Amino acid sequence: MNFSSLNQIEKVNAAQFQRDLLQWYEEEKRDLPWRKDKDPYKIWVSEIMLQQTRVDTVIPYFERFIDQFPTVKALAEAEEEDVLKAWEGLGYYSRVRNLQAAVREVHEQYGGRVPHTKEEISSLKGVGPYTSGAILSIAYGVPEPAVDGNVMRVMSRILSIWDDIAKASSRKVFEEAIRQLISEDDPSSFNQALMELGALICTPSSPACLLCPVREHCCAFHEGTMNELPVKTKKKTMRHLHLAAAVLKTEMGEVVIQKRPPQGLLANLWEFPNTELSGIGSPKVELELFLKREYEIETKLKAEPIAKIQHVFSHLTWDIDVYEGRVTDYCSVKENSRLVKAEEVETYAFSVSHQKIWKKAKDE
DNA sequence: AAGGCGGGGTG
DNA sequence: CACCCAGCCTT
Repeated sequence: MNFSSLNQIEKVNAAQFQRDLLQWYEEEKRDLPWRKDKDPYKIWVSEIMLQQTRVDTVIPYFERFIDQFPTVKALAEAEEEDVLKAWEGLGYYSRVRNLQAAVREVHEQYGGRVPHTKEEISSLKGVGPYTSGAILSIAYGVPEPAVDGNVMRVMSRILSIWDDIAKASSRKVFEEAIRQLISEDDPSSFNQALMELGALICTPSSPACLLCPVREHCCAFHEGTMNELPVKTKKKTMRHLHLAAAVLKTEMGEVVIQKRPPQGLLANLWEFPNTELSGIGSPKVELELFLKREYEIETKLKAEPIAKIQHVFSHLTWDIDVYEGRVTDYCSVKENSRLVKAEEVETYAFSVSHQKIWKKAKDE
């Protein structure tokens, strides 16, 4: 804990800060679908979707997801395949597996009622310090901090906090600051207002200080340091992987797909057979050896790839050479694979990279 | 404390 | 290109 930072709070008049912030929020807040009611389940779903994901991206997913799984009971009883399909393209897929596991626990252990104590709600899978604070404050009106990237950026400027927000330990500094500033009357609006301010005014680069409702409370504005805060160290370099993928079609218009393992990258999503290339042989030969080894099938791949696809993740890049081939008398031993009709491919949850592959291959 | 984990928007 | 986004989990 960096107590020197906390002393900065004396620079802010908490009551006046709350009034200025909350008045602005009441006038300027966006009309978002998860703000239509205070159903803890819907707040929960929205908060999981919003982790590392922009509001504009989440909105259509949230509408469809709530339409399809409107209650704790509905999501608890849903098939994982359907839930994953509803999440397709949103990324960080462990979020939705954890969400469904946690919703099932709420359904069974809490009679379908989302718990409202810090200890109980924090014990749910996928619910960390931010999300527990968000659900408690927004759905139940409990004055708990909900410190996300927005709040750290905004408060680093307001209070001139120079702790590195990339460090996990820094979150506690901001939580302690929020505890001293939060509105006890309306913690829901207070927390959401800070995030709204971070999204609309107090942006990472070029903050719109002249439009800011709390600029008179802002140390960085007075000191002219708003463009130097927050302090955030850089992240690591990216790995680069070269893959080859096969779109294998039968005479009957069927296609071979396989399911990824339940742990790790893109867990449980469907994809086309593919292998990481060592660079020893040509991509085509390495892919054929993979298909013979893993599938025990002989394939005739076209000599040239039908597409070369690059897909960038947050921590690595895939370069995929896509080959097409015919299979006859498909009878694979590979248990996580299956043969599906071409028209049904899109009913399975695919990662975006393999959606790109199918987009190229389906018309070939 | 550090790294894995998606995908898209922005300058 | 790099950085960022209503973070959490594992090691």
